[in-house]
Amino acid sequence: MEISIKDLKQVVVFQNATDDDLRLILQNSITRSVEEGGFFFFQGDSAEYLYVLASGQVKLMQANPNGQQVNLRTIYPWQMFGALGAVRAEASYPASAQTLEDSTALAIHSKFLHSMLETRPYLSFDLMNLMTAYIQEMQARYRELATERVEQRVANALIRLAGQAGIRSEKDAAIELSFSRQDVAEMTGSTLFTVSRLFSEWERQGIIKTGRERIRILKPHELVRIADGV
Amino acid sequence: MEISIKDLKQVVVFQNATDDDLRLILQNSITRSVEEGGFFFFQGDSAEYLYVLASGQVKLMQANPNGQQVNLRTIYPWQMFGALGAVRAEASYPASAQTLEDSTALAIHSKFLHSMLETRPYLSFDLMNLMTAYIQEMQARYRELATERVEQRVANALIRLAGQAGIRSEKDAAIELSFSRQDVAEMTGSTLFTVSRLFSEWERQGIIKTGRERIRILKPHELVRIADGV
DNA sequence: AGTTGTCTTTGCGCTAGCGCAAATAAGCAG
DNA sequence: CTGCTTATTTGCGCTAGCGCAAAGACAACT
Repeated sequence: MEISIKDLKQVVVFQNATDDDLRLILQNSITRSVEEGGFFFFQGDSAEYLYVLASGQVKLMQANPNGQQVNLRTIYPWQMFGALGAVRAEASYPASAQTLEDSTALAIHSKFLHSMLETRPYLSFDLMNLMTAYIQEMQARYRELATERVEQRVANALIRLAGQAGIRSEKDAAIELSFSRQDVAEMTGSTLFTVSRLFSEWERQGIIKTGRERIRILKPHELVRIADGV
Repeated sequence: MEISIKDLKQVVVFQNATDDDLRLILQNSITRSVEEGGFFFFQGDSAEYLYVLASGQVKLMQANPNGQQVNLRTIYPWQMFGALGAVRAEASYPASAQTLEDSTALAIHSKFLHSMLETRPYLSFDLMNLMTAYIQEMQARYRELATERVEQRVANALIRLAGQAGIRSEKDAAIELSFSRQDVAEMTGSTLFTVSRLFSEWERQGIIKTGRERIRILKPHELVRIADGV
């Protein structure tokens, strides 16, 4: 897969970059492809690269010392990942990056990134803005986890996913998602079983329609009602 | 309370600022004092200022639609707060800032901050670094909340607090903390009752010694053991 | 069409931790 | 010293949600 300057303009953090800068970035990067289920990096690895996803899907997960893990977020094309480790000198990745399907990403050397940051003020600024948005999301999810019941958290997760990864089907107003029960459980700090039971219940109520690794949201407003705590 | 340029050098984000810049910052700021229990700002307020705490203690809290709240973090002198709202144009604060004791802070106008950011690359860069550190902490706490039991989370919170706010007593190696059971509960996504029960148990085991709004850690290593999941 | 591996469902039992209520203790003001 | 306020403790009951196990459903491959 060939990545062009034009492609890079879709990256939020590069929106203010000049063509020359983008060219420089391309010259100092390599393209890496990882097949479904593989890893771009593991939690704890020394952070040599910052990645920009070109195609596919990548999920960022963090494991605790016992190996139990949570899903921090899913990355879609032209989003960055690995930035946390890469912007700090000598840092390691705080999470692992596993592909959900065959994926290709541009890998930018951390050292090169650092040199860019020194001379390109807009880059720090845009990165900072990205980080603030991310902090807000994490704070909101943290609060959710601390104060809301599983039911509400799962409903919220579906709503959030519908916005990020949902495919709106043509005929009806339904929204299609491709996630396993396990995925949703890891996103909400719950378990595969509980999520399955919730889905069964919601399906009985006609709010969603499920299949293997598929969720089709029929009545989004009902989910919002559940998320708000009935 | 008079805040000087020398004081501002203790602020991590200003570590690379010139004296001239710091002087400019002081000129474009006001000093605000808030008595114990009062608020510097409320969640949802339009973010007019970024604050630098000069004295006292401030806790940042986020409430869900039902009013239930979580403690995001406690701010100590020469740390910034309100940055999340202030760096984004037209934003509002995602959390409330309540003082735990009489406090004074330097309030920097958001608009002035924006103009500084445009012409002072080091500022964006240092802010970005602050944000990345904060994201990592939030991710770790999120994972903790999702995968660890209350007992472990509370032990972890005490350890974290010991590092940030602990006062090491002279005679013995004990560490003093001033937080109520309610505070600890809000920090760990638990309840006042559960925390009280845990403290009672730990006190029986001689790990801590408690009083009204006081916790004295006698055996930190025991807490670490509990945090690691026995 | 059969085989295999993975995902999902559901019953069942269990417990961590919530939440109320009532008693107690500690600090503060007059 | 006394009363008032606020923090804390503890008993008690309860339930949301975990976790195991066994069975069923899908999808892909041969």
